[in-house]
Amino acid sequence: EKQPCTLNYPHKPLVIKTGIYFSTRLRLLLKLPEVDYQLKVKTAFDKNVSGGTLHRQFEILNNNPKQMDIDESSNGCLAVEFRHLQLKDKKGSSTSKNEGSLTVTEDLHILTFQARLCLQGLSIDLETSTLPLVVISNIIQLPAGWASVMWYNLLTDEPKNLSFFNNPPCANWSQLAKMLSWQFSTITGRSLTTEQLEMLGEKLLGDHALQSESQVYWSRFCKENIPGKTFSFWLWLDSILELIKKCLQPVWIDGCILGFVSKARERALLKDKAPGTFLLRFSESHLGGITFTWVEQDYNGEKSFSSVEPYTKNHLNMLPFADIIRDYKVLTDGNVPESPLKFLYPDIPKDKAFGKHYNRLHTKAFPYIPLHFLPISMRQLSAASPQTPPKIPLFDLPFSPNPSDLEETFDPQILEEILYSISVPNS
Amino acid sequence: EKQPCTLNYPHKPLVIKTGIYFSTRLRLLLKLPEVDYQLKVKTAFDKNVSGGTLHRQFEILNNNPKQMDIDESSNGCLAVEFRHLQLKDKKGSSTSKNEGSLTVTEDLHILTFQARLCLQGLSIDLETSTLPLVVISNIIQLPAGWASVMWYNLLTDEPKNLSFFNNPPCANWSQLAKMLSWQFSTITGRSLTTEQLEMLGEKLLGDHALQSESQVYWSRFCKENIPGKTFSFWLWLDSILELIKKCLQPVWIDGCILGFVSKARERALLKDKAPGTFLLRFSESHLGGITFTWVEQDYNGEKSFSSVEPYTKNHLNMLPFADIIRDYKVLTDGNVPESPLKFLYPDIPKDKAFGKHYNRLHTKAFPYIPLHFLPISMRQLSAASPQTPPKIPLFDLPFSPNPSDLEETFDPQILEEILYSISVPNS
DNA sequence: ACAGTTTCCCGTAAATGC
DNA sequence: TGCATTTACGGGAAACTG
Repeated sequence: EKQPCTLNYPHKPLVIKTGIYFSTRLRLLLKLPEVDYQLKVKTAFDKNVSGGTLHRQFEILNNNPKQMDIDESSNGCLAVEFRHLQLKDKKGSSTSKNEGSLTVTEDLHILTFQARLCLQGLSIDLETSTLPLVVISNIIQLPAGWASVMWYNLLTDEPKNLSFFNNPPCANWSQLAKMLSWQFSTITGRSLTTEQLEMLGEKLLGDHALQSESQVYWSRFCKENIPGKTFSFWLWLDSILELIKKCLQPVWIDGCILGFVSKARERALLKDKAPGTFLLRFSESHLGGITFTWVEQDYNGEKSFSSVEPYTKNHLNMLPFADIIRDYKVLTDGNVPESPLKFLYPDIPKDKAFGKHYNRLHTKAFPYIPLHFLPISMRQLSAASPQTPPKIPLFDLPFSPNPSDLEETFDPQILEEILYSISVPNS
Repeated sequence: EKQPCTLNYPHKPLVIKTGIYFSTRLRLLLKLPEVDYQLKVKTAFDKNVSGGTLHRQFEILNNNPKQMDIDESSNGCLAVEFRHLQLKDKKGSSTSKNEGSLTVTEDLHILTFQARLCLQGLSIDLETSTLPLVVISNIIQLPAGWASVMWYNLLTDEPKNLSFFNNPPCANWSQLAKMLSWQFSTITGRSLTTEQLEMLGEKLLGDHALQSESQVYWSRFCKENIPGKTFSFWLWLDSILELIKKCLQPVWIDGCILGFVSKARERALLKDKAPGTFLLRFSESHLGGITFTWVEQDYNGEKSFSSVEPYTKNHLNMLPFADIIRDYKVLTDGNVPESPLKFLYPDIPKDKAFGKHYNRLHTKAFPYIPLHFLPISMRQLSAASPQTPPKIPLFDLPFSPNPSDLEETFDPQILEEILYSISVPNS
C-alpha cells in the first residue's frame, strides 16, 4: 500500500546516526479517484513497540506532519518526502540492558508513517513502516550497523522482527558470498572473483570446511574478533571496501589488485615467476591496508619473497598508490636504490598495468625545488634477508642513539654514509 | 568589584564559537560579613546594548542562575563558575549590515553578570561584564577574532567600546612588536628575536619605513591581503604559530629555526658560508609552511642557493621535520642521491643541531619490510640549475605521458632508468 | 578498572545569504 | 555572480556510564 524508501548513508541505508539529518520518501501505491482531499502523513519512531525488548529510545526532531503531493517523477503517484528529520536520544529511558549481550548495532528500530484519509465520509487510517533500522551515535558504528541490516535482510522476510538478534540465524556460505560480492560491486564498482571469495570463505570458516552449505554464525561474521586480531571479519572487510572506495578505485576496477590472497597461496602463485614479479594484497593484520609482495633472487639463484609494510589511507592520501608502485625503491646496503617491482602478476610490465594511473610530479611551486616523498624501504644488514650476504658496516654511526638495537632498527645515517662512499662524480 | 575571567580557547580567550560549550568564572572581590545570605548570579548576552551598532544577536543556552560559593583556592572569596554555556544565533534578527565593511570578527559583544544581594534589609544590585568578545561560527574565524581582541586590548582601556572597529586606531610598531613576540612566547614557548621582529616589521610596513613610532593600520594588520597573496599579515603569522605549536615546537624552542628571514637577507647570510650550509625559514607564499635554503657550489666553484617547496602540517604529521632534515636528498641526474644539508647556519653540523629530535625508524611490522617515505627532490636537466651542466638523457622514457612537457615536469621514469644505469652489483 | 557507547568539537566541504 | 558567513558532518579523541 505504501512503500518506504531508504534513508541516509548512500551505500549503507537503514542506519541512522543521532543528531544527523536524514530524509525519507513515501509513496502511496493505491491510486485514488480525483477528488479534493488531503492526506497528511506523520512519522513516529518505535511506535507500538513493546518496551521489554527495547534497549534505547529515541525521538524524532523537526517532525511536522506533511501533506502528500502528486509526484511527477513516479507517474503521478501521491508522495511525500520528509527532510531534516533528526533522531535524538530520549534521556532517562535506559530500559535496563537486560537482553544480555545485544550491542547497540543489533538493537533494531522502526520508523512508522501514519495517515488518515477522509474520503466520501469514510475515514481510513493508513499506516506503514520501514524495515528495521539501526541507530548509531558515532560514525565508527556504521559498519557494524550495516552488517546487522544486511544480515537481517539476507535471512528473514519478516517485516519487523525487532528481536531478530536475540537469536540470529546462520547464513550459508553461498548466500553470504553473493552478498559480499554484491557489496564490492555496489561500493567499489567491481565484484569479487571466485578465487577472492574462496579466500574470504576460508578466512571465515577455516581452510578445510568450505562448502556452499557451510553455516556462518552471525557472531563469527561480525561480533567475535578474528583469532589473534582486534577486529571482526566484517569490520576488516569493510575497512577494505572503504580503502578501495577512497584511495584505490581506478586500480581496483582495472583488476590490478588480486587483494584477497592467503600467504600460502601468494607463495604458490609467485613461486615460479621471474624476479621482480609482484602482486597486491590487502593486509590481514591491519584494518584498511594494502601491501605488495615481490619475488627476489639472491646471488645463489635462490628465490625469496618480500612484502612492504601495508599502506593505509593516510599514506595513500599523501602519495597515490600507483605512484608508490612506480617509485618504490629498496635500499640494500652498498647498492644504489632499486625498484623491486617489475611485473604485475602474472607477467604484465608494471608500467603497462599502472601507467595510466600515474600522476605527474607537480612543479607548481617555482622558485622552489619541488618536494616529493619517495616510498622506500631500507634493508638491514643482518636480518633474515637471504639474498644479501652480511657485510661489515662501512662507517661508524655518529648519531645512533642506542647502538645495541642496530640490528632491528636501521639507522638512516648508514644510508647516508654509504651513499657518500659510492658517490664519485661532481662532489 | 567583580572580576570576570577568560573564556574558551586556551590561547585565544574572548573568542567564542556558537554551539560550543564555554565556561566562565566570576569572583566577588568585596568581602562580606559572615551572615546567612545567598547571592544568585545570572548571565546575559549583549544586555543594554543599543540595537543600532549590533550586527548579529545571540542568546545564551543552558543559562540558569547560579549561586555564589566560597572558593577555597582564592582565599575564601565568593565565586561562581558557569559551565556548559552555549551561544546560539538569534534568528530573524539580522539588523541590517549597515555599518559598512565591519566583518563578523570585528563585531564586539559583551557577556554581563547580574546579581541581587539582599543584606540586612538592603537590596543591592550588582552588575559587571566581560571585556568585549568576538563570536564566531567556524573555527577558521578564530585567528581573525583573536586579532580583534588583541587589537582592542592593545589600544584602548575602555571597558566596553563595542563600536571600536568602526574607527580602529593605529598601533605603533614598538607596541605591536611586543605583542607579536608575546604571542610567540605564550603559544610556542619562545619569543621573537630583534632580527625576526625586524623582518616582520618590514613585511608590514615596507623595507625602509620601519621605526618604533611607525603606525600600523588595523586593516594592514588583519584585513587587507599582503600584496600578491591571498591572506593578511596576521592570518599568515597565526598559521605559523599553529605550525610551530603542532609540528615544530622542540626544534623551534631550541632556536634552530631562524624562521623570519627575507629572501634578500637569506642570501646575505648564506653568501659566504660553506656549501651545505642551510637555514630554515617560514614560507611567505603559503600559509603554515616551512622550507630550508642551502648553499651549493657548482663545478666552477660558483655558489648558488636552493630552497625546497615548503612543508606544511600535513607533510609534517606524516614525517617529523627533524627526520626530513636528516633524510632529505636531492637526485641530480646521473648522480647518487645526496643530502644537500650539512651545516645549520652559521656552521653547526646538522646532526649536532637536530640529532636529539630524530626519531628512529619503526620496525614494528615484522614480517613486513618497514615502509618509509624519503623526502627528496628531483632536479631536472635543463632547468636553471647552474651547478650541473646539461646532459643528454640516458634513455627514452617509455611512459612519459606528454613528452613535450618534459622540461617542466620531471618524470620519475628518468630517475629509475638512471638508477639502473649506475647499478652494477647483484643484478 | 574497563569496554562499550556517547559526546565533544575541529576542520573540511557544502550550503546559504547578501 | 562572487564573497562572507554559516551549516553539515566525518573522524579522532575525550568523557561518560554502567
